[in-house]
Amino acid sequence: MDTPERNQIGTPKAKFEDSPVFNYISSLSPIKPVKSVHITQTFSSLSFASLPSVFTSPHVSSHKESRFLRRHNPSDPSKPESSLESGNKVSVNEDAAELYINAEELHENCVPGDSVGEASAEPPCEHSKFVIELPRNLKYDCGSPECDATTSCGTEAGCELEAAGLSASLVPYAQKTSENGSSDGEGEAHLQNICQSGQRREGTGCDWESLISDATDLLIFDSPNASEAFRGIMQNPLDSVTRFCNSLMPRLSQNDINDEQNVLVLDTVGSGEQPETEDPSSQYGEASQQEDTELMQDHLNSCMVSNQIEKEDQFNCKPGLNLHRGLRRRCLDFEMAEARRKSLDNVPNSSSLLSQSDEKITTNDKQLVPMKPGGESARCILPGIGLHLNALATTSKDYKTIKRENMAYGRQLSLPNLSASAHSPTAGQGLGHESFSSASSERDMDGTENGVQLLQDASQEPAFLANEEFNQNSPKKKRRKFEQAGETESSCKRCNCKKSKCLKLYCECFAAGVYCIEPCSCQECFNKPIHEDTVLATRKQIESRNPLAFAPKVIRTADPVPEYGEESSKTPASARHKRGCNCKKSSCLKKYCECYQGGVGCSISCRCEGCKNAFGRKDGSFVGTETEADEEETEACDKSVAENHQQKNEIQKNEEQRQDSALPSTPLRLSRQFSLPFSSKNKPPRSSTFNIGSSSGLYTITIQKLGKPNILRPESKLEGHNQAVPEDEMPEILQGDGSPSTGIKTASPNGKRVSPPNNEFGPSPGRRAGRKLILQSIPSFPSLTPQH
DNA sequence: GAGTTTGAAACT
DNA sequence: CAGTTTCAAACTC
Repeated sequence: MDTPERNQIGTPKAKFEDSPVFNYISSLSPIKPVKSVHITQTFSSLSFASLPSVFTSPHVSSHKESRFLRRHNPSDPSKPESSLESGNKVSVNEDAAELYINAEELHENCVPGDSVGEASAEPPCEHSKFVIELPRNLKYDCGSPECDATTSCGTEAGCELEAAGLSASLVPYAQKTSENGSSDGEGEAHLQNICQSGQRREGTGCDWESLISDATDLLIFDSPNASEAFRGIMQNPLDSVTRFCNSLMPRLSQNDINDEQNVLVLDTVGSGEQPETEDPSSQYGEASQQEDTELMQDHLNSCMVSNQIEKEDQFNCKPGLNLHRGLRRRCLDFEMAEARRKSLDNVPNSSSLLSQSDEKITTNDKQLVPMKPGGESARCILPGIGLHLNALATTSKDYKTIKRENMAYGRQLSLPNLSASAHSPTAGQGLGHESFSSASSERDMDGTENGVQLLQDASQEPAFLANEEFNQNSPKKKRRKFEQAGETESSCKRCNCKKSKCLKLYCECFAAGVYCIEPCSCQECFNKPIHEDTVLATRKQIESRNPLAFAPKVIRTADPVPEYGEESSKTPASARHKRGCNCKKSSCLKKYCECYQGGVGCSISCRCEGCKNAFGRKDGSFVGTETEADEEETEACDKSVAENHQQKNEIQKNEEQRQDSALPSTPLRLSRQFSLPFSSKNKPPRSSTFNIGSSSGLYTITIQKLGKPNILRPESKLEGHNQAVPEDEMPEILQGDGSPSTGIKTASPNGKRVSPPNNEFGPSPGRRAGRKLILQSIPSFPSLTPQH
């Protein structure tokens, strides 16, 4: 599907557009808006596309799934690989990055309302671009019955579109399209989404007109008529188009012939000049492709011009595109398909949309929180969602750092290099960050633009980040390793499985929902796109056993439960290990302990023996304060002492800011948690509650107080200053907290270990409540298992 | 880099 | 549900 068909279809499209017929149709038919829409979708989809498929776990309810997809988008890179196995992959990723950027811009510029749509939007795969284009075709096609060919392609595209899925509202046009050719409901859904997106954007009342006026001149491809039509109909679309062109431009500029072709093909896929010729293969020819590509280039060039004029700013990130290559690979594609489908089905639901929007907001908030309280909060994506992310974080530790960095710096870091530099200074941790700069840059691209994606990652990251940051010991080594490898694919984690075939949770990659990649030294690996079916089946199996198997192990609840007191208010115990650890010999002071690894304190749910978790003992006492934990962390104390006070103050401030600026963060979170109860079984809503990034910042802060190592500081500075917040309270909670037991039991879908093994502490009611929240958040993980 | 330790995951 | 085995990461040398 990926290449040839698309190419075939795509080529015709370009011609089609150029053709006067196209212009005429566009002017006449309501379909026109679609164009713009599709474009916008492309961006949006792209933005989401970055997210790794991993998150897309099909299990999640359709609504939820869509969310996952979004979140996953950042990692999506993997898909592109699968689809585009050829060297083009890289180019695709880059494109995606650009697209993401564009999407961000769109969101910013365009509309507040978009937020809703975006929330609904799924994270398209790497294919997002392709997909997006398809929608165009569909729309156009809708007008004309000829579109069958496009519709055929539509399935994939539809999925992507869904990802983009700006709004759930149905569009009659979409139906038409579906009727015409696409048997797939997905295509319809996509169309609908597109239409909606277009409508909303229009409604948003951006400066589209001005842009359009400018762009139209440039954009007008062959015929002036088209430009006029665009103006009338596609005000919004123009922007999207221009953006799209812009996104494409870099590709072209890069001189990747292959890439260009791919791009072109993708674009054209939906439009198929020869819709009547149902055989794409016959149509598809190198010569034709070249021609198409040329046409596309011309269009692109025109678009580029307009874009440059209008939005030179937006593409600042271009340089970073290259960086993305390595990172994206990993996203698991396998889930995407299912998720997409599900999402499509569900998309229309207003409720779902709302929920999504809420999530988005929450995610954004989270993201924002870490980054900057007021400013581009939306963009700054902190790791909030914990779903698979945790696993990812574990798997890709590199990403953690990167993500954080990204989070902290926001778009500004778009350039990889910059991000690296920026990190180093602030965070002492930054040990290896620089090496990861490329990855970070990618993430920046993706993450910054796609707050959602970042959030997803972030959710995972938090724990890892905290771990790594906190654990200077191993992390450094790893980071170095990753760094070394990292230049190419810094972010990826590598497994070393020998017997599990990377199809069990033993495999970090698999557990994280990502495909194994080259750097993995696994043997007989089945966790590859090639074996997608196997991977999916295995995942389902595992999920059937344990719906939360792929959920993040460390759940971060931002729950601001203010019950604790001053400290509590500042630092809500936000993160806990999902099931708790069972350490017996490591005293929860080594990475053997999942709690420690995740940078969270042990809780009642833990069955560990001799817990000395530096992040918080099972008993609730902070190790860091001065007990054993200190041993490890004493170093940090020195520096931290003076800073601690400042940090505390900062934290308080941050919290205040959060409440003020990040507004949505807390309220939304809460709303989510409550509103998105775990559906009967598993599906925990991916609650935004997991703000790893923020949490990390928080952690660092708390740690410092405790006297932990410096490592944390850097983060705290970066994030903490920005927004970080005192949520981390893990220690506090641990100290005091009580028992989440009750809450946990109820909350945990699995029911495993939920019950507190030992209630050493008398549960204080307030604390319980806090934990309850945590538990709720837990469910946020997407369950792969079908919803039943 | 090889070997050991550790605890989660998987199995019974 | 508990106990055992398997597994791969984490750790040590």
